[in-house]
Amino acid sequence: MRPRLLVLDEPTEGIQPSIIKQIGVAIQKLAGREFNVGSPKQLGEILFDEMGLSGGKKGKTGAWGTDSNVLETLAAQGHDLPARVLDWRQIQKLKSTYTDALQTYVNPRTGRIHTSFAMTGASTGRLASSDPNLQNIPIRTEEGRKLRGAFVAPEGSLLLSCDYSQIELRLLAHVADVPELKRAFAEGLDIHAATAALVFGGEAETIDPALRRKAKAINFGIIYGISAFGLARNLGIERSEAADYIKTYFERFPGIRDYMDATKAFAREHGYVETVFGRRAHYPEIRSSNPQVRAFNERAAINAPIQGSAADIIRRAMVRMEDALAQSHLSAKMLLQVHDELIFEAPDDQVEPTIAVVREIMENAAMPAVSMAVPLQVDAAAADNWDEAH
DNA sequence: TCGGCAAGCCAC
DNA sequence: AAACGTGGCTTGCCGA
Repeated sequence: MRPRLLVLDEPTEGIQPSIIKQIGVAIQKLAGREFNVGSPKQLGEILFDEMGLSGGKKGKTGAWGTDSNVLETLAAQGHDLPARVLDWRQIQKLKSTYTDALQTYVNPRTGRIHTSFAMTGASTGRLASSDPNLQNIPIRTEEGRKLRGAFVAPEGSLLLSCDYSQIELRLLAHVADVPELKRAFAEGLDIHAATAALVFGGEAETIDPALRRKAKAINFGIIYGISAFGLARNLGIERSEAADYIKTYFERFPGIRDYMDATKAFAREHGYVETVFGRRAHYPEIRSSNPQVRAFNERAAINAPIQGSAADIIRRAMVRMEDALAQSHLSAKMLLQVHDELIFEAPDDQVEPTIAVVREIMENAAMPAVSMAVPLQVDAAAADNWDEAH
């Protein structure tokens, strides 16, 4: 597929070099001396050796860790320097990686940014996007969303975003054959709220938001090959508490533990795992005598059938999409894939029928090879820029 | 000057 | 000691 046509309309307003310099000056003042704010090593020495703050940890190279978790903890204790560094890093990241870099990729002939997709870029079967990577455009913060909003449709067209809702959890429910999860998806429930209700008790409709957040973290953890340490780090809770959640979860969904154990055993025996379509991902090192290497490969082998099946499904949809649109006399162009999302450019008077065709193709993409035990659901939205279309 | 590695962080 | 899956990009740093 040739990725076509994404317009970066104009330089994003707001992120001026002077702002970054200004924060840098404030940081120097708080540090009491000059240093390179972009150097984690120097920052760690200032925070933990010179200022004597507690809570630092040294990594394998012997340098102090200064990632956002560390700095957020320090900032919450009332320290200004780490808080300002977090501001600085956020702006520096957005400007260097996106605002500045993306503009150099605008093709003078098309006026658009064209990415490259590697079809075998990921071991699970996902695509990988590079030069530039258009699969990691910011969306989670307000400042970041301004960058996404800079991707706009030409006059007379709209950008249409169609994404699979919770496709990996639906695949988990399918492959692990979990009756409660299958029922929750069939009934169209909020899956994280439903999980919280099943694990912690209560009704999905009235679940405490804090419990829903925990259930969401558990759901993601399960897909990634959960550990109590990882869940604790993610939720900012004690390992023992995280271990309790995991224990309760597996008691409630024994089919998922069975599935994970069976997947590990299969991978150990054969050296590979399979997606629901039979495509294989190889993990020969799962037999390593090094416990770390083995554990890492076990987590990857648990995740690969889920992530890889989702990749197979969206690829099947993409293969069928061009013909499906043409047969319906629709002139929408498929522009981009972001793992569970397809972005189209569609004439503004064709948006509704285009959504209908795209949804039909995406929601039935597993068929006829695989008949899913849970429905696939596609959410769609259109707007003149990618932020509002998402 | 170029390369590779480490740290950090953006996305799903 | 590390400790949740898949990627890519930027900066700092160091050595060829």
